[in-house]
Order: sequence, then C-alpha cells, then structure tokens
Amino acid sequence: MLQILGLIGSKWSILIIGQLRDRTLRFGELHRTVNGISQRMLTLTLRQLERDGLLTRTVHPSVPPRVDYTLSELGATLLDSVVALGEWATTHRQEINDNRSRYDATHPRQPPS
Amino acid sequence: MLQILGLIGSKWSILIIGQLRDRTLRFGELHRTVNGISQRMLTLTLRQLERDGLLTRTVHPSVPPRVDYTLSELGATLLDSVVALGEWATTHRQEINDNRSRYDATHPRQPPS
DNA sequence: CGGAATCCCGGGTGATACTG
DNA sequence: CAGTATCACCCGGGATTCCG
Repeated sequence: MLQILGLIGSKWSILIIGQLRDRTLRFGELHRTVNGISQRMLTLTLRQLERDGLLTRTVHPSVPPRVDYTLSELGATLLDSVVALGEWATTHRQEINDNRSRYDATHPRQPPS
Repeated sequence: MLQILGLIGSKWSILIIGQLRDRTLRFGELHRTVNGISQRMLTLTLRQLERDGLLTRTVHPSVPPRVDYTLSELGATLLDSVVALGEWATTHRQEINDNRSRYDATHPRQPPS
C-alpha cells in the first residue's frame, strides 16, 4: 500500500500520466511538455511506470530511434483521479500560496530574541 | 504547480487526509492509524498540511495535553480525489505487484555474463 | 534520438533521547 | 501526550558525459 502510494506520490508520475491523457507521446515530446523534468528523472519515472504496468513502451527500430509511450488499460483507470488531482492543484494553487505566506508570517522560524 | 503536487505527492499526506475523512483525530490516534509513519514524519507532515490550510490544529490547554486535527474546508475539497486515489491503490495493489514481479523477471538487472 | 553511466550534493527520513 | 532536538544515513535528483 505504501509502495503503491509512493508510486502515485511522485509528482512526476502525476504529470506524465496527465500528459498521456489522450495521446501517445515520444520521449522527447514528454521531455518538452513535462515542465522542469530532467532527462534522468523522465527516464527513471517512465521505467517505474512501465514496470508497474501503467504505460506501455514501444521501441521503433528506425534511424533515428523512436520510442512511444502510451497509457495502458490499468493506467487509464488512474486517469480520472490523476486529472482531478491536477485540476485541484491548479484551482487552489493561489489559495494555498496565500495560506503559506500567512502561516509563515505568523509563525516565525526563529522567535525574535 | 510542482510544489502543490509535491505536497499531495507525499504518501503521508494522502494517508493522513484519508484518515481525517469523516472525523477529528488526536495526534496519538493518527500515529496509531497511519500505518508505519514515524512520530517525526507525522509531526512534519501535519505542520505542512496546516501551513497549506488543508487542516486545522487545535490545542486544548489541558493536562495531559490534547491536540486535535480536523480537515478544513479546503482540505475537504481534496477528499474526493484522495479517497479515489486510495481506493485505486487498494483495488489494483495485487495487479501492480504482479506486474512488478513479471517485469523484474524479464528485465534482469545484471544481464547474465 | 533516446537513453545509460557516473559524480555529487542537499535534504528527506528514521532512531533515539529529552521536555512542557 | 505531543511534541522538539540531534545525529547520521540514504537516496532523490541535477549536471555532465558517453553510447547504439
């Protein structure tokens, strides 16, 4: 259970699954569309998602190489929840940032001596 | 956006919010019901959730001390997504574990020399 | 193009002990 | 009971370089 949540927990997993919502994407396309992810983390996260069977990895034996990533059926069952999470984050982003600012203002880290 | 997802991302956040689904809990109760969390991580995660305004922390000036944690309105708006995620994890737990085993069996870490 | 390998740092996390 | 403090470690994650 903890491991399963750990998988979902990765913000990168959420973003990647969100990107594959309704289309197949290549490695480079994911790299460009997933904001701020490094090549390393993209590779590692994709491997993990593949291992868990949430997406399928298709290698086209061409030159130059081409690798496609598509949500599996299992991955698709996660879509609704993931999309909901993403929308929640977008919707309440400002509110949360405000809360953080207010909290930080009223809870000084180093109580003034 | 990334920070917001990072917040949700924590498996502990998901589990804690799930526990507070329909009731107020004390620190010790959370410690007992959230499987495998250390006291330290429980404290830190609760602080973070409080900072973001997802839950409210109420200190009762009694002896012994008593601290109650309750979902805020904002936190409640996350409930549906979080609960859905939890149910998904429970439902597909076995399937994912099978996928992992199969993957590991067919993708040796050290290719036999 | 789509990785794998290596180096390296910061911080996330657990264990333990102490406190109001 | 509900934390805080401290130490120590592991690993998530970036930067860089090399490969098929």
